[in-house]
Amino acid sequence: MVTIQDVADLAGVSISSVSNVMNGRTEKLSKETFARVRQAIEKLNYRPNQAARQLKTGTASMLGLLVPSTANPMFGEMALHIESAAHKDLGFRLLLSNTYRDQARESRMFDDLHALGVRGVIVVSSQTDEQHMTRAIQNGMAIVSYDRRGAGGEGGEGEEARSRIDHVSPNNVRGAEIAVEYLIERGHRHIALATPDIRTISRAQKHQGVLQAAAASGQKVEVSVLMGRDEEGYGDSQLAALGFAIAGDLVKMASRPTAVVAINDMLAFGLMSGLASHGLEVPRDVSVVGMDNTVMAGYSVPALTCVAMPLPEMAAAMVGRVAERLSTPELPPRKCCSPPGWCCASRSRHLFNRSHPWQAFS
Amino acid sequence: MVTIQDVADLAGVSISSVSNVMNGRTEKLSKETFARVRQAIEKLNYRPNQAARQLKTGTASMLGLLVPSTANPMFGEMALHIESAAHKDLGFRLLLSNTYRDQARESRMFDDLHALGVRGVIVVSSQTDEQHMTRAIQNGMAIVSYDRRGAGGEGGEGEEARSRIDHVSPNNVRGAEIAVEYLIERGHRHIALATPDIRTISRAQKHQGVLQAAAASGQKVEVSVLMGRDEEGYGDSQLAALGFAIAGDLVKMASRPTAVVAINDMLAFGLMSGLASHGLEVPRDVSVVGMDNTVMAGYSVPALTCVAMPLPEMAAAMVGRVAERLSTPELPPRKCCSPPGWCCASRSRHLFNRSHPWQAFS
DNA sequence: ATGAAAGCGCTAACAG
DNA sequence: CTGTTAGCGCTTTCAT
Repeated sequence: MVTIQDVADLAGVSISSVSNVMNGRTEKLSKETFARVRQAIEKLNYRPNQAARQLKTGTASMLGLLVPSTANPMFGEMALHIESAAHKDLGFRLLLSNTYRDQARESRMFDDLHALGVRGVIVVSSQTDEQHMTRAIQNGMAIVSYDRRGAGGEGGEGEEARSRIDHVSPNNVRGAEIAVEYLIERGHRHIALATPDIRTISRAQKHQGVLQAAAASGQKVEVSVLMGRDEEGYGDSQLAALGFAIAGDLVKMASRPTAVVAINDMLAFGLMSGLASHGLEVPRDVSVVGMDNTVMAGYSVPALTCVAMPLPEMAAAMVGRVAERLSTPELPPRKCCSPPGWCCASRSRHLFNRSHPWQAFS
Repeated sequence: MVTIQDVADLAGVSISSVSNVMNGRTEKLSKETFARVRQAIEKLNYRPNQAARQLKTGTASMLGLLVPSTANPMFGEMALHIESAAHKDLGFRLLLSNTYRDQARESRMFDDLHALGVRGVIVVSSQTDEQHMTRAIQNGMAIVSYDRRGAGGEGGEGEEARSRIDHVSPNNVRGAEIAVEYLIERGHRHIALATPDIRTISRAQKHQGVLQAAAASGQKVEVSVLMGRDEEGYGDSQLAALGFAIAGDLVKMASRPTAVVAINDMLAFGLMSGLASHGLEVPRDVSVVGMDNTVMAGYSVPALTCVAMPLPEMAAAMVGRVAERLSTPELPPRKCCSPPGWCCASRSRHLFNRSHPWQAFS
């Protein structure tokens, strides 16, 4: 292994100089020394031992990511964008953990991350119990959470400072509104929301959006909520299973909705599959709208109409916020919700106007 | 932060005793001391600083995983299984990197992993250039690769010892055979293989399997190969795009195959989508068989018939092999290919008889 | 502008 | 059986 000492020897300087070069403290070195050290580093392909650095500084050049399951394509895509952003913007690598929506696993991961020197964590969780996160924060960790408390509106300031967790969410309310507006425009007057439940905040927000859009339409629009039993399941495939089951419920309804908004793509896929199994054709017999716009949505049959969420932008916002809080821990916690314009109903991806990038937390 | 010294103080012993307890060296301690230390550890919720441990021992309690993109549901599932196995069997956390099938990214990740103290890496790569891996191995890393050189048969021994990389693969040849047998049984006499190309070993193996099964059937079976231009693309969605494009080629064929075997699920999804866009119905007009059996395959419309690969078992095999090589670096490199019985044509998951678990590398 | 030296928390001899 | 001690490679203060 190449150590700082090897570099120092080759360059004919002391290890402190090498350290200074590595950390960009240019003002402490003469031009020549700097160049000489640079060369030596180059020549030996020196990579500082992160363990040693970490032992000294206390923080690792890694970020933690907790998702329910990367088998859910939505979280797979999420992991992709977060990993890319973390590496590109921060030079951090990503420690991934699948929590299976299990509190104990989540908790253990936080402990492990702490022991590993990781201080920045991004969490996609549906746990209502936050105490493991509160503990982590007391241990000096910076946590950004996805889609847990994002406000429907502009993103509030300063409340619940007790727990210094930042939140980034898609605009669930506006997203649901867009879905319903889209359907009403196309003549639908009985619209259902398909969801495991409406206990989580994001689901409640989507529900709210559906109701608001129906009310605001000036039309008589009936709204139903199709809930499944929230089956436990492996790798988040239960969301699709749930959609499948909901389709079974739907066909039995006396007054059947003509369109369904699913709270996410996985659920929508299951729903479409279930509808097909009952001989119903999408969109002839029932229309379906998903929320997420995963890659797969473009390749289902028929292609799934989605409300798209600005995933890469949200990923970058989360990574950026972790970095901010890492360097300025006393920052008041904030919520940040993608602006309404960043949701859109579409059957194809990349429809956002990305020429004016969304500036989260600014 | 709770240090080993804090525990030692509380237990009234020296830090070595605590260290011994932590590392299970029970023979070096009296029962009482052990218990007392255990209690102190418990009470303080002590977690040894991994950076310090690593600095001393040279290896981190982390594994590296390189995949082209977790946006591809196949790799998302893969990451899930590998992460679970690594944590369950080894207590290791997982460092994830999306390589976008890019040599430079892959190479950089290996350097970073090394600097981070990671010594075990699992790679899903299509890079033909192996020099970054060879270098990593010289640096003491243990590498297991997925689906690159697995033999069609039982898995050879000892060849190409030059590069100490272990290989785990699904049984591509047998898998393709099963797909074709399935189709021939159902009366198909013109079968196509849909693939980006047949340059990689795994694709060539699938091609071989298709040809073999056709020849062995005793029927006159025509075999076509539908290749796309291997478009570069974001997040592996190009595989679906490719399938979509191949569907366009297929409809134009004078003598059109009645069934298509896709080399993986993503390609199959794109293919089905493309066929639908040309007004062809699956399976009435064309049958499609995928290989992978991702969760999504169960929810496409119609549900995608797949040759299933034993993903959790392969994941466990890879993790296990990394661990073996980590403790015994001089092990000759081996290939390990899931046995024929572990492929099956199915429209539903979990069809394997898992009562006799597959013992890889044993 | 450069170097010497202290120590981050842990493991693993080795000494008692 | 238990404790003492020497580093692992790096950052950072403090001399020079």
